[in-house]
Amino acid sequence: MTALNHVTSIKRPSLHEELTERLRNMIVEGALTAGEKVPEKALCEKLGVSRTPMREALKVLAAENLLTLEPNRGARVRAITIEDLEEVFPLMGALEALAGELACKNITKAKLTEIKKSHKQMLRHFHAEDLPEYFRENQRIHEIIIKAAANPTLSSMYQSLAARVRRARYLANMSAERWQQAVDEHEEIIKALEQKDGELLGSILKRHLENKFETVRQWLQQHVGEDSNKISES
Amino acid sequence: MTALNHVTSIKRPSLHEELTERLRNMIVEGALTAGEKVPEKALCEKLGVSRTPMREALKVLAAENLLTLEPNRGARVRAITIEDLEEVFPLMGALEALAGELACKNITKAKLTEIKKSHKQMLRHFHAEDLPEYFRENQRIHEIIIKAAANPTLSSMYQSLAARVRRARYLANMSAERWQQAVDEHEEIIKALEQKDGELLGSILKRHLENKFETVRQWLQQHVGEDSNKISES
DNA sequence: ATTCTGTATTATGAATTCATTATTATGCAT
DNA sequence: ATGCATAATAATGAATTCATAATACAGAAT
Repeated sequence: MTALNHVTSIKRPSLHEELTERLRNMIVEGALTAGEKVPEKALCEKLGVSRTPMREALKVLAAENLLTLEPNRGARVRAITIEDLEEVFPLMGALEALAGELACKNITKAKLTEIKKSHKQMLRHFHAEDLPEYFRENQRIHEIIIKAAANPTLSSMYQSLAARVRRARYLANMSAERWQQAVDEHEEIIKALEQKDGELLGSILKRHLENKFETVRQWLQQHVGEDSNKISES
Repeated sequence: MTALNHVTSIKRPSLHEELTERLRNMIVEGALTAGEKVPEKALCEKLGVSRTPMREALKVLAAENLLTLEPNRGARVRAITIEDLEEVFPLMGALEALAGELACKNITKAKLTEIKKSHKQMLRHFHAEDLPEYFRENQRIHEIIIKAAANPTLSSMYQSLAARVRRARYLANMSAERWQQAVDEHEEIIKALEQKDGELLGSILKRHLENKFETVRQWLQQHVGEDSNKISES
């Protein structure tokens, strides 16, 4: 028993959980093209599982609105439309605003420092014009704020919405001005967090997201019709 | 093809959908007591289905946070705790506020009339001190507002949150003053809707829900510990 | 050639079966 | 009796099988 003390207990997430996770990623990252039918059997063979856990996973993802299930006709990856964006962004705005307010009440010095560090990092990516890395860091900051709100339900709802529009967000390249604006808004966000002004932070976050939405919307509008609205991999 | 034009296609919801619906109701209405284990087999026998669709339904309900799934240990109805309320109510507040804003943009004369009619009905129940009927009518009004926001994702998220706390809301009896206050707030709500003042409506709805929350919270606090926090049927 | 119809194939829905992990029950030692 | 170890039982996880609905295909009729 001596050498085994720090061996952590085997946690074996059930197969269907791993599957949902895996499929979710595949959808968000575009490995499963939007609008396409998802043939159950093929997926099962590719991932080496039987149909039972696969179907359980599909049901869950359908509940998350990432898939649609047509009875007796299988699953289909939900394509992102402008209507979807118009539906999802205001919601994300409301949730971020709430998260901002709550975060101001709960945030610790440590977390604040973490955000500032992340922000500096993000600035570096901004000046290097490294969009992918910028996005990654950007997203991390927002995640820290959401987490700081200390409301798991809020987090999971936000994540679920974010997943639905993530591809579109990544793909919509920003103009130089818009990018600068986004960075400026982030400065404001951090200031509001430091001052713990929840209401202010809430409104900034909401506006920040509205601007982001406008960018994505314009991009999507330009690309409408091209390959039946689907958003393919980059 | 002439006589068949207005014949709507047969929609046969799959078994697992009916099941989720059914189980959701059972949970919300308290037929399945909170905190208790849900024995798969017994449920299957009671409802006359096999385990496959049942398990699919359980997965979906777990995704909706109505159940928790412990690996290899089955499902458990989530008990409502004060922490849950504190988590869910601010979220519902934010969603209602957003719904209010959106509703002001979209609401039709007809819907407004419907709400007013519902409100009058509700007043009657108020004066007759018929709490259950009052609640039912009350809920209808809020549902109309949410629907008027014309945002399906918003609706479904709100419904999902509402389901989680519904039992608690019903059970928490209001004091006379609180009840009067709630009715007054409803008057304000309708006024704001008529004036189509989205921001005002949003803030009223948020406040309205905060008051409701306070009522429920106090009630739950009194009943904590009694039968391990569980909320049984009335 | 095109459309329609009936058949074959395939995919999905649901039940059953098998395997593995928990839980309970039993027996033994203290 | 009480505590522990082991065996028996039950429950869950996952694969398989069976049934049914959808699709693809072929041939017939126009």
